[in-house]
Amino acid sequence: MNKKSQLTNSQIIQAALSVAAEKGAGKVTLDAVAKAAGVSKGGLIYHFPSKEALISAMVQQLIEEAECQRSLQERTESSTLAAVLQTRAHFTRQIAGNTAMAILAAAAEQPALLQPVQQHNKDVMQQIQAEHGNALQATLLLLASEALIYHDLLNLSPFTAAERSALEQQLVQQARELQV
Amino acid sequence: MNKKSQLTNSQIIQAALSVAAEKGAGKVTLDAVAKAAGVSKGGLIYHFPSKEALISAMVQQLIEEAECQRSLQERTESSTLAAVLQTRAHFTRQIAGNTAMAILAAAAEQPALLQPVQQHNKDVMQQIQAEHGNALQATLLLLASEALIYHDLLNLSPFTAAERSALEQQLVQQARELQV
DNA sequence: AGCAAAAAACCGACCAGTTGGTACAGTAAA
DNA sequence: TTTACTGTACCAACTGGTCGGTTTTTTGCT
Repeated sequence: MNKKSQLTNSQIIQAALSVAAEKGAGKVTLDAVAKAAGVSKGGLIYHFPSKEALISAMVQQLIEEAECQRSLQERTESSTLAAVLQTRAHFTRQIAGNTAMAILAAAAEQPALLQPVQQHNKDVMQQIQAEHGNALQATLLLLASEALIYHDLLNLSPFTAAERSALEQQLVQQARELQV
Repeated sequence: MNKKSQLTNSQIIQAALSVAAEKGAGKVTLDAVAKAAGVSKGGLIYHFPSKEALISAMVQQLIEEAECQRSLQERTESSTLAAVLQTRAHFTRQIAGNTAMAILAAAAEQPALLQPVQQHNKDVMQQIQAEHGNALQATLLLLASEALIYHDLLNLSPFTAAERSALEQQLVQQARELQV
């Protein structure tokens, strides 16, 4: 696994994500991904010996990206909760299109592939509950923010872009005001 | 469309829901549904001329069921919000297994099929916001409750059953205390 | 009520296209 | 020589959907 290989590896994952975003979760086929990545099918299989491995890698990639962005926000926010909410407010608009369908693809294919996401969510939840005296209100804010993400995920948002944006800001605001 | 036909019709939908629940969203195939419903493939197609029509009917069924259960709760609750939260607390445990994967199947197949769900959500949201002076807190509670549902939907819940149950009760409690 | 014709409900073999995955000969670079 | 592929041909399984035919139910008429 040298640099070239790593590069191809991430090219394939990116291609898979964009296929999911552009053609829908149901259209993430090996052929489509190979074509989008500019790789032969044989090459794809060389890197990811099965579709399951590919989707698993996609999920992993999403988690790492989210974690990275959050740790950036944590430098300027007073609490983990505020950092998470602030990150999500940005995160959503930037790459939700990609991530949404990818996660959906994983879920439909094999729900077990989402287990890393669950673990990640659990960690965040526990850290935030430990951080705040008023655990209930903190949990509430976190859950509300998650609901907004799920709305994007399934294209189910009942809000206009403006409402949505205002709501996100209000969530962050409330998180900042919450006693730590 | 006589009684027999209507019966078969609903048998097929129920079968489709249970296939989705038991084998996962990705396994909702016409053959599987037909077999589960005790009908031939031809018979299935007679009732639902395409898979899209079938899934659309599934979604419709879910919405109607949810609406029905909620209107029951509204008799004993002080506000729509409290009724919705209370309904969801029950709803989830009873038929979430079925509904979850069904909605997922629809989403993966063709996101547009979830539009009725979006409309339904929008209606509920607007009614509740209109009902409450403190629209933000009401929205927060509603969103948090939705997040719990989405957790089930994707098997992503970070809570134990007990935590989850307690949380649901706290949501209902807060909704009741909220000024109307 | 009884009965034939028509319509609705249903069957299941079959089809064409797609999918994940294999196999393998060859190639370019490190 | 190993690693990292390309390219293509191929396959078995599965998928949504068709189609001609059969059974069941309803209808119209006596």
